[in-house]
Amino acid sequence: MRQLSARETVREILAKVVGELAAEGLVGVVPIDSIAVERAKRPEHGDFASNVALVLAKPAGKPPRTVAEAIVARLPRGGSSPIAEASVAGPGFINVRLHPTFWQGMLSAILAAGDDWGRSPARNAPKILLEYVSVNPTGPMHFAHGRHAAVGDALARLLRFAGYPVTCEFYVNDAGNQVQMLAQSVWTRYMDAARAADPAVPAADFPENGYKGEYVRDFGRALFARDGARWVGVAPPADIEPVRSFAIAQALGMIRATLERFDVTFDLWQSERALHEAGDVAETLAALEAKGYIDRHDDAVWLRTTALWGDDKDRVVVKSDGLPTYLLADIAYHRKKLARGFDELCDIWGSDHHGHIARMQAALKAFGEDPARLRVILIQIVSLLRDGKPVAMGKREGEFVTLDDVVAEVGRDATRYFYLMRRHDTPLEFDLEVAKRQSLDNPVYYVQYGHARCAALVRRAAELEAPRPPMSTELAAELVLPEELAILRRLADFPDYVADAAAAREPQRLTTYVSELAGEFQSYYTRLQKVHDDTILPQERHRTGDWRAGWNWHKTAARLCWVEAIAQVMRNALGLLGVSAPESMPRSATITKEDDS
RNA sequence: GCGCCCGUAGCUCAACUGGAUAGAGCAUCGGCCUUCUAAGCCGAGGGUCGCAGGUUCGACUCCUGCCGGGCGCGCCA
Repeated sequence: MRQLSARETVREILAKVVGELAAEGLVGVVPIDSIAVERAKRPEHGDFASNVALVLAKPAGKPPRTVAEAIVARLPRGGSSPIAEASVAGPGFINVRLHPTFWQGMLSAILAAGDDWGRSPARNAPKILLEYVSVNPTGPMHFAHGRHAAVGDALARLLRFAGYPVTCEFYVNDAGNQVQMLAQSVWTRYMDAARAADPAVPAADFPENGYKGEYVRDFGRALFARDGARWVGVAPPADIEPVRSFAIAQALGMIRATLERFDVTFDLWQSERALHEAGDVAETLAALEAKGYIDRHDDAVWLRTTALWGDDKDRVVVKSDGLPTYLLADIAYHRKKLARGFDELCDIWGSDHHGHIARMQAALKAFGEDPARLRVILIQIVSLLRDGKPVAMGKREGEFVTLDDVVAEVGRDATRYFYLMRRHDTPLEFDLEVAKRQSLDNPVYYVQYGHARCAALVRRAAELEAPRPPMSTELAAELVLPEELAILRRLADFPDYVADAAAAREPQRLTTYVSELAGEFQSYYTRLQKVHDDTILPQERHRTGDWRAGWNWHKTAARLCWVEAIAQVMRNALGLLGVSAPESMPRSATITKEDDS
């Protein structure tokens, strides 16, 4: 049976009492989900606060404090109840403090759950199709795409952990003008390579707005190396299917390799061309037409998005040249996703695509679906900085900072963590110098250091042959310092954070959580010595005479279990972010102690 | 012009979607090492939550209007 989180435990008790009062007609009936239970912001308010009395007061026609007092009077205390104290405060808040033994008991639950602490069991959650990155297969991934990859992958991990079935897809835009342009660009570079081998080969004009990056030359050379002069002089180049497929395969290969290095994987790479070839696009157009949402004028075919979903103008779905637009293919793709049985289509787009949302939702509405089934997460821009100053780029055309560049410079962990530090709708400042710094003012380093410190304590304990009795109630009762109980509460709250972050589709909340946890632990670590004049393990100065007999190993064992639980929760949180939790931190040679002079 | 997003400490920002005295980090200043990793910690200063109304027991949060910033408004994707 699943261990309820502390918050859910309180919520259930409150719901039971409210139910009793409702049965007696003193208050109205409310669903359990509408009872807000929050962690108290101030320790003197206890552990949790609920506004349930404020919510119930108005319909009941009673003063909030009266309702609150009625509830508090019935809250069970003592015996097996986890509630130690309950009181009414302010306008009618109910403050609840749980008994220390309840929190101490959570330690066993955390250690027993291990990697699964925070996981929600499989349940009747909506099936989600998460589509993200979906960058055009025309070149390497730009550093800003890294934010999409990091957010999407962390969201997928988070949702799965929280019990949602998730499928991740990358939509390959291999059917439009962009890949046509890439094919043309690659072909001219191929001609250059052919001419280098045989001066008789004519020069080919590089297309206006072609892709100018160095990688296009690589592709051209690679094509010549594979096929020789086979495509020389064949015109028009973009219609040579083997050239186009080669160019796309090369570009997609680069993207896949980058994502693999970034530890991001997809369940399916959906080709746009395949949708056309399978007839899904044509079928979608026919379906829209059958529903009466299609107009034909000015030689083009239009979708009546204004009538469907308040768009400001109707949109073209088939151009006057007879080719379908990107919009139509995307509608076909989303229609297919729904047909495959997904409840929610979650797309991650750049915020510059927000205008597209209304059109896609209009399309969903055309098929009689609730437009809310499409949930779009808009990612704001990333500014790359170095020591606080913008990184210069675009000096030469076709040159830009790639995701690979960033990962190569600052590492995968720092890259992912930095991309996940801000809400997705906030622009992100990514300072390369801060990210790669091996010091504690680098947030990711600070957090990883916290985990390494926990691991070091456990290692050191083994070296000292500290006895490690199994976790028990008596052992947990040794954890009595306010700092220890506060951290225990935070560990116990982890499942609630996970559930809330998943419900909000906001993986970055876990970076906040884990950095606060690390800070609280570091603070404790120093305070234990400075304020409490104590250490977890015996120190050199303790080890004199018959020190083994005199040391309180019971307390040490309890604290070691607690430290292991902290490390465990850090690992779980970092794992959801796709960031590693090192056992030790490399000692940096560049950090030296200042002298006194 | 219309639409979407955003205005919170010097800077960068922040879970509990309307709750109690608005919190961090960085930066600044002042403390703490014969060290379980000082690779750390503690403390101080710093705010009319863009402005003005409204909704209500209660608003940084919701509504309206303004001001400022970003993005979008293709038969591109």
